[in-house]
Amino acid sequence: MAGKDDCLGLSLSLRCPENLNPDPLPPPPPTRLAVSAPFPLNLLRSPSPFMQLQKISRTDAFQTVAARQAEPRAFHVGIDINRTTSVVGCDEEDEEGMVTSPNSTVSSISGKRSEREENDGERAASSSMEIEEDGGDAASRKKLRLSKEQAAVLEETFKEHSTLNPKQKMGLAKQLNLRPRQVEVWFQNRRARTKLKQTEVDCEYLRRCCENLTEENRRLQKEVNDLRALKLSPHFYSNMTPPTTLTMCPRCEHVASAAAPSRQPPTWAAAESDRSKS
DNA sequence: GAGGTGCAAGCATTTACCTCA
DNA sequence: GGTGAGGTAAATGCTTGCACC
Repeated sequence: MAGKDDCLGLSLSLRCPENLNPDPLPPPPPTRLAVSAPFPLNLLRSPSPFMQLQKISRTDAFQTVAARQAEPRAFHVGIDINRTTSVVGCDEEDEEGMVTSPNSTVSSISGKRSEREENDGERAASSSMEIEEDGGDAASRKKLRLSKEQAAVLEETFKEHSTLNPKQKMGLAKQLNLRPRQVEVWFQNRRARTKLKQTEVDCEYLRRCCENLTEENRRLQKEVNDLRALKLSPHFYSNMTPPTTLTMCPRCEHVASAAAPSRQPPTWAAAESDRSKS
């Protein structure tokens, strides 16, 4: 794209008229996510409201009973969801090998899918425990809300890197007493939220750019009209030097200027006439 | 080297559940 | 207590990149 412009020797700069605007539009915070835009936007990741969560040291996480009591949402069904999953098994061998549910119809399309199915198996086991404690409702998938501490740690990790390699995922899952799949899903959803937020910011930025350009266009149109009106007025040429005439050599396309058409011919024209004479 | 295949990872979209006003 | 809106964990399907044959 840019290369084409370079070839033509053109430099079209589509500037947002921030400098024209008394209230300049701050460039959007840059992002690491690829958001296609018609011109380069400054796209660094915006500080997210999710990142304003209270910072809790990792060693302190999960340790205070008070913190657990302060966050009853994580235990909405009267069961510590994390403990439930940990009972099911979050051991390193189990995580990738996982428990295969007798209920899961394993028609593995891909490894990823098979992992999911295995996780489903684990989930089935997990929910079966809930069934035991809840006393029924087998088919419903329980929504497992992460605790504040877990979310905070995940958030901190996300700040460092928005994607995880398998080792990091395992480590984090172990640290947070979650299944690796949960960590994976959380990061996926978190990336989606970031992207959505950034898209909103970009949209707003482009909208204001459009407004500014419209205003600028209106201003320039007005200027053109004013100049036209001025040109038509009888006094326009009275104090004016004659317009410069540009003449181009048809052969070499050299452009020469002359103050007035009736004066000295351009140098290339003289050369041409010399050549024709000889 | 080109093409087919399997796998892993990520993304977009949707669903289901939970919380809160 | 019922209800709708909003938030979010999780499911599903698709795409892409890579390794291997």
